[in-house]
Order: sequence, then structure tokens, then C-alpha cells
Amino acid sequence: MNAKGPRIQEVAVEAGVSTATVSRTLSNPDLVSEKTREAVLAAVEKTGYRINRAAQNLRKRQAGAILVLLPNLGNPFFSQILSGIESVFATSDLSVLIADTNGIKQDQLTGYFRDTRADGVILLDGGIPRAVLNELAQTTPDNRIVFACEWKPGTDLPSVRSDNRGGAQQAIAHLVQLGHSKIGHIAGPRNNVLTKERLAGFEAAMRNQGLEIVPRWVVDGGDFSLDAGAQAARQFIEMDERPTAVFCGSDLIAMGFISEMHKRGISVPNDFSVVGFDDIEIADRFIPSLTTIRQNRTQLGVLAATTLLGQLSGRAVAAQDNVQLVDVLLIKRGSTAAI
Amino acid sequence: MNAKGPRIQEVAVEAGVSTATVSRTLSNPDLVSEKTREAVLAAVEKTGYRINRAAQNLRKRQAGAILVLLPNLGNPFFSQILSGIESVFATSDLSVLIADTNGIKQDQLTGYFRDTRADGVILLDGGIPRAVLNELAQTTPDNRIVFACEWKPGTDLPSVRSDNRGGAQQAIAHLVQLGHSKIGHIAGPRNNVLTKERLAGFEAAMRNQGLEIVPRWVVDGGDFSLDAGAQAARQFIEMDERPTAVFCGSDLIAMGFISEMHKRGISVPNDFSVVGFDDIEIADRFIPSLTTIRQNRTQLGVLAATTLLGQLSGRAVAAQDNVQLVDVLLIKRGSTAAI
DNA sequence: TTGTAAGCGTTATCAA
DNA sequence: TTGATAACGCTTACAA
Repeated sequence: MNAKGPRIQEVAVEAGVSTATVSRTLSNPDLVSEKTREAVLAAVEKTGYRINRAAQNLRKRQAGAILVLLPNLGNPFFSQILSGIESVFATSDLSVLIADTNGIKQDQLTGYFRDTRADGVILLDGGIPRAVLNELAQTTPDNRIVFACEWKPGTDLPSVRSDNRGGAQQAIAHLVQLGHSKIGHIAGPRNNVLTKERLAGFEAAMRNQGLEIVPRWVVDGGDFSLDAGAQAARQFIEMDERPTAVFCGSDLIAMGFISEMHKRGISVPNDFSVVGFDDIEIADRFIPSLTTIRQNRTQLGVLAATTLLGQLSGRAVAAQDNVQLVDVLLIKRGSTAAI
Repeated sequence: MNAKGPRIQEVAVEAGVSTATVSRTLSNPDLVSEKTREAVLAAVEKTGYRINRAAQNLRKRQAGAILVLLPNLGNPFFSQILSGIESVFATSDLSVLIADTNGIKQDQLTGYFRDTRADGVILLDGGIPRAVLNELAQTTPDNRIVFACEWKPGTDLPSVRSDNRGGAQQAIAHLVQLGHSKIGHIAGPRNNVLTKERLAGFEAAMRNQGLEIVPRWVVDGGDFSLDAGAQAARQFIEMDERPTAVFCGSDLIAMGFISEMHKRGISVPNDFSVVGFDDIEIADRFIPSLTTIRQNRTQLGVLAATTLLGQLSGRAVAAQDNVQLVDVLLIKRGSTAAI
């Protein structure tokens, strides 16, 4: 900012007190007598005083901001989590910084901390290199890093996540209930932690139901995209024997799959039952509407933000709260049918 | 930040120069002899020095950040513009702050400036109250506000926008080419500036083509959502005489419309041709795939960011560049067909 | 080309 | 409960 308004000194003069008292009134009103407090507040009002954040941050040795690191800002899935995060910090006086890990270089990334640009970080990217994470952790002694949605196995940083395994199991249970026993899975990106959890949930559920896991029917999506689903559909089409149902690692995969099948004249749910994961907005209006596992993205964001806010105010995360699991919900729609 | 690294003084000692020289080396390398520059850089490397942004900002009387105000962070449309913005600032040393105007109160909003939290603003929300905008403009003498995507009529702030009228005209021309003459329009939210432009484009195109604008066929969507489209579909179904094609104010409206029509046994494109606006990711995989007007959202963000960055470095926006129009593109797909 | 030193606008310590 | 005052870590005249 260029246009500079009144400074604390002017307020002090106006109120007939010292700058220290003005400062106290604004940050620790209890330390000040009611009379002075009123006088100061009136002077603030009259002068239109606004605190200078840079000065405050310098003096308090803080950044006054938290950083949200996303793997892909253009992905609506992440931006909805971001929305939840933002809603929490909107009422604090911390600013929310964002950065996309997509194009970012390693040293830039850790620079965010060493630069004193952020007092804490919310990581939406479980794929962050361990070296970077280590450096982040080093420069933030009190563990001011929280994972949301994704996380990094082998680290003990607090994280907020959906019940991915449970979701997969609900999906399979639903398909079994509809009479399916030949069930496939289209996974997400191979090294993604969500992919692994959902796959593990799928396998556990299949075993529990006494169903055979056919390796050819468990295909690698490569990523969570529409194209991944379309690609998988082509693989299934070429098989001699196909499953009657597939559980997909994401809604986009599911929609890409259905869309490609449709092009080839194969109908969902008549020829194939399909379950997605996420419940993105369009799922309800897709043709057919998509049966899926709903993740509460806003809540993921809100919880992560609340956790970080707690840490910043000195509250340590209790050991049993280190992993906060958010329930998911099976939403039955038109893409699944009895066999 | 708590963990405090080396300060500029330590680097100076290490390099055997004054703090002023270190500062100069880092921000104005040209003012320093090559020999000293190398010594300083080596000292920076050795000590692991990182600048303290708060101190720098205080001294330079700046915020070191720009603010992006979005009407709805959860909306993928906006977050993709945000992605473009972020990519530009990632290489500057300005941070990108975000705030959602959705829940924000007026005084909080202007507070972002008076607080010296941001050196400039990119506004994605044309619906911002004029009072707020005025106050923003007052506290930012050099017009460090840029509109992206939406804008506020009657203000002369720089803006970057898609060619909404042109897009509407392309849509109508396409439908006419397919033999349609009974064409309706499902508009977006009534007071939205994009809605008005697209409606104006629709009307102009219809007149140019010598076609009648049937008032009943121009319906108010209320917003840009799927539900708005579904709601409009119900209205059309009840009509005695219907158009053979509709141009929609957004892809979501178009998909909601198609989805609802499908439920009622009315087929797109056989019974209805539908054109959307935006070309969101799913448009290509929707069933039927959606003919639409593609907006380059990333470019909108990039241009807005570049414009603001220019203003922050003192370059005024040339009068003829005050409105930067980004071309849109008709994407022909499966939701439109010859009559 | 480099160094000295005076702030930038707060907050926190200490004393009153 | 309040006030003086010394930092916080950097940049930038001005001087050398």
C-alpha cells in the first residue's frame, strides 16, 4: 500500500494516551481500563486507523499468513477444500496464501517458510517430495504443517482425511447387494495415497464378501481424470470376459468410463454398474446419474484449518487426533442396477 | 515464523561488507561490483540467509501481496482463473492472497486495503457493491484494481474479459447454419454482467439473422447452475410451442437442461439442440457431448495478473487497453444437430 | 562503489 | 493501569 492512513501515534494523540495503550486496547483490551478503552476506540473510529500488518508482523516475528499448497488449483476438487479452509481463516486475522505445487520448484517451496511468508502450511498434496517435507518440518519446530485430503505415509504430521477404505467397502457392499459378484476396479494414479487406500478397501471388501479378485479387472487409471476412465473402458471392451460392475477411484474416472462405453454402444447401468468416488456436483445430473461415495470436501478444509489454527495458538494436537477421519456416504443413483 | 534464521547482519559479517551492500546485492545487483557480489552471494549461500518479508515490507511501505477476491471459491470456473493468476505471481515475489466475497462483510473487504494487507486486487466479482468499490478505489490512488472475467459497468477500472457477445453470436450462427430458426435462450443470473452481455449478443444475432425473438423462449435462469437449467427445462416442457434449439448462459445450465429433458423422455440433440457457454472439462464427456463456447479461463487470469503487475511497477494502463477482450471459440459437439 | 545511520509502525519490557 | 523506550530486520538517503 502506498496511501498511508493514520498511524498508532496519531490515535494515541487523539485519545490522549500513549501508543502502548492504544496497542494494548486493540490486542489486549482487558489490560486497559474501561474509560481509556472507550477513549481509544473512539479515537480509532475518528481517525479511521487501521493497523499496519507489516509492522505488526515484524515486531511479533510472525508472517501473519498461512499457506495452502495445492497440487492443482484448477481442479475443482481441491478448490472446494480450499473454500472450507478460507472460511475458517476469514474470521481470524491471518491471511490465506495459496501456491500451486504443480509448477513450483523445491527450493521455492521451502522458501515460503524460510522467507517468513507463512506461519503454517496446509498441504493438499501427498506427493510432495520427502526432502522438501523434511526441510519444511525443520524450519517449523512446532509442526505447523497439516495435511488435508491427501497425506504422506511414514510421517507423523497431523492429517485430515476421508474414510477412503470405508468408502470403497460401502461401494462394494452396495454392488453385492444388487447381485454383482464379478466386480472390477479402476484405480487412480498408481503412487497416490488415496489410490492405495481405496484399492486396499476394495480388496478387503471383496475378500470379506468371499468374492474373487480378478487381476485383469483391476486396472490402473494413471490419474483421476475423465481420460483415465475412457482409457480403462477401452481395456475392458477388449476383454473376453468382463465384470458386471466397476468401482472407480473418482467420479471423473467413472464418467469417462461411462461416456466411452456409451460411445461403443454399451449401456450403464444395463450392461455395467458403475460406482464413482467424490460426489462432484455434476454427478447428480450426469446421464445416467452417478452412484458414488460422497466426500465432504468443505469439512476436510474446515477441519484442517481448525487444526492448524489450534497449533498456531499453541495447542498441541492430541495423539489420538493426529489422524482425523471424515465419514463418507454412499449415494445411490442411476449408474448402478440389479444384475 | 518462529524459527529465525540468520539476518542480513550475519551475512554482512560473513562477506566482510556492510548490511547495505548485502541489501543492494540482493535487490539491485547492478549497483555492486562483481567481486563483492560474489562474496555476498557466497555468504548468503553459506549462512542460508532468507530475507524477512515483514521487515522488507515495513521498510518499503508495501504489503508484498496481492489479493484475489472471488465470489465463490468452490466454483471451478473461478478457481481456474485463479490458477492463471497464481502462475504469474509465482515468479514474482508477491504473495497471492485469496478471499471469498461470499461470506465477507463490506468493512472487512475494504479492510484488506486499509490494513495494508495487499498492494493490489484482482476482482472476479462484478457484483461487488459500488460503495465498497469506491472505498477501494479511494484507498488505492493508482488504480491498483483489475477486473477479471466479470466487471462493473460504469467504472473505468481495467478489466480482462471474454468476448461474451461474440460468443453468443457464434452460438446462434451455428444453430442457424444447422437450420434452426426457433431459438430460445436460457440466461444466467438476472443482474450479472455476463448474463447481460450474452443476452445482448443473442438478441443482436437473432436480429441480424432476421429471426424472431420469442419472449417466452428467453427464460431467466436465476443463476449459472445445473438446477437453473433443469428448472428452465421444466418451463419449456409446459409450453405449447417450443423452440428447436436453446443457447444457454453456461455449460452447467445446458447440462442441467439436457439432464432434465432426458428424464422427461425428450432427447438432445434429436428433439432439441443445445449450446452451452464456458467449455468446462466435463463438456466433452457429457452424454451427449456438449457444443459450447470455449472461454480461455487461464488466459483471463494470466492477463489480469500481468496487467496488475504492470500497474504495480508503475506502468499505467494505456487507455485503449483498459478493456482487454479475450477471444472465445465455438466447439461443435454432439448436443447440436441439423433440424 | 561502499558504509553509516536513520527510520518504517508496531509491541513488549520495564518502571512508575 | 499506564507510559517511555528499545527492539523487530530491512532499505535508502547521504556521505565518504
